[in-house]
Amino acid sequence: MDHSPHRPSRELTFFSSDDFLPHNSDPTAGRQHPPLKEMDFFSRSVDKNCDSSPPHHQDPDHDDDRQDGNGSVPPTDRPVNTGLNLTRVGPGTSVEAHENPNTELMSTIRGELRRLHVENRKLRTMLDQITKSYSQLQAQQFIALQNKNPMKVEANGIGLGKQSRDPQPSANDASISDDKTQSVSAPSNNAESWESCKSTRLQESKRSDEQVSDQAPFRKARVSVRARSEAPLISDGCQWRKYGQKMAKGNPCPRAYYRCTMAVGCPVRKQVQRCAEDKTVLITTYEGNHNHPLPPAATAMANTTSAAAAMLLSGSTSSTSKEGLTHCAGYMGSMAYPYASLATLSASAPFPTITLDLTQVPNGMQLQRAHPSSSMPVMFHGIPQGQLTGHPMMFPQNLLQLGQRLPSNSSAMVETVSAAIASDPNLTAALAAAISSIIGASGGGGGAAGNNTVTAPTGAAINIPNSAFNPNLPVLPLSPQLPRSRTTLSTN
DNA sequence: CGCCTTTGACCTGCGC
DNA sequence: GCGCAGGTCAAAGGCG
Repeated sequence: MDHSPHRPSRELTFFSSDDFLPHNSDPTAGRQHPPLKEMDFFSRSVDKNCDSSPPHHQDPDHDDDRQDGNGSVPPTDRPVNTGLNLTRVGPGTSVEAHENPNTELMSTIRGELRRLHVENRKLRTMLDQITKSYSQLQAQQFIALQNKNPMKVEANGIGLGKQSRDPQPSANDASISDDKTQSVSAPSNNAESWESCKSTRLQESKRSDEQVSDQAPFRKARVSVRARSEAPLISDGCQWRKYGQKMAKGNPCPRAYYRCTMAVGCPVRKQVQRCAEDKTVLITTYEGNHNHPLPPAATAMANTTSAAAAMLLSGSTSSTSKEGLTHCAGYMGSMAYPYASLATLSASAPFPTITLDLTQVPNGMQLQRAHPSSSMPVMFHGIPQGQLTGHPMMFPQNLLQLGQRLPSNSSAMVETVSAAIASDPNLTAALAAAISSIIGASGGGGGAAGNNTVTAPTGAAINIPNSAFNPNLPVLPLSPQLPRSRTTLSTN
């Protein structure tokens, strides 16, 4: 028999990491997708690979996409490579330029692009401010909690930067749950001392965490994923070892218990059980934080569940009652999967649990797809800053719709949206396509069906061809709940 | 031989 | 206190 969970032949593969990761390690990737580098709205390195750009236009801080724009070259001075050689004006064309009707159009386009640069910079600044404000609030919350119950908080190791019920420092925080505690506390680097007393602290931490488990702000979250699969397991990129199996009450199918074996002492566990009502539905519940680097595919899944758990915690910590049960068609539903009633928050369980229901997959959104870039309906963009290590997790259009509905105090929302805007190649491609669409529409070229619209903060609408998006994904209204931000994507 | 699954026993929390 | 259920442990055996 072969029940090894890491053997892919019997698993339902959610995604392939190479399908959506930025191919930073692939030197040819940039050549395969030049528009991504050429039209990164949120990077000041837009002209880095532009052959037609004079070298002196390059800004020294272009490499830092997330850096604030202080001291950088004003966007109006930067050429933008649209991929159509618009900035390349050959000798002797100055006279022709006045005679060529396209010159005026090009000038208009360039002006529009400059304006978009300014607006994007404003958006970045706003995101930075929101993130900063949230971090401050989080710190205040933690301080308040510590003052309220310092003994339990300390016993839980939170003050040392550990996870609830997770005694070891997290080398890779791109994982599941409890991200709030991580972001609040300073990271612990004392891995050796942890190793030396691991078992003892495991027990102590377990006990103390159980004591604190009813302390709402640091309850342990679980993320449950429902997916249709004939395979006994879903492939999430990690290696798992089965350590137990039990018959659960109310379900004729046994529940299997797995723990992550990618690193010694990794506390991440998952439960796999078939749905009693529909045995084709596989329910996988993740719990814990990885303490080791993850392969890209695993990171993607971990980020997915982590962001879900982070949102769950961010909501439950403040107001979720014990009996709370919330169907989040709006925010988790749109985040993890762009359909209604696909995400469920439950705080009635011993641990707050969020369920991502992937079983209601309409045609064209099957989990397994031939097109590589189409195989990630549940993924959204990763979260930087050490919590989630910035791998793609969700298509940005969904993400930005998510921002519209998330509670304002959700760091996951802020960070996710921020990360998506800043680094997501799909969004970049979409924006690049938007510009191309403008040019195409004005100049008679342009893409095919261009029915999507980007509305810039100034209100300017930019058509985005559907081809810029995943053709199998619905194009969603996209409007982050960022102050004064009116960036939207919509379809007509 | 190492790693895995299987499976019964054990531990713990919770409700009555 | 007792029983139940969920979760974990660890010995035994299988597989490559």
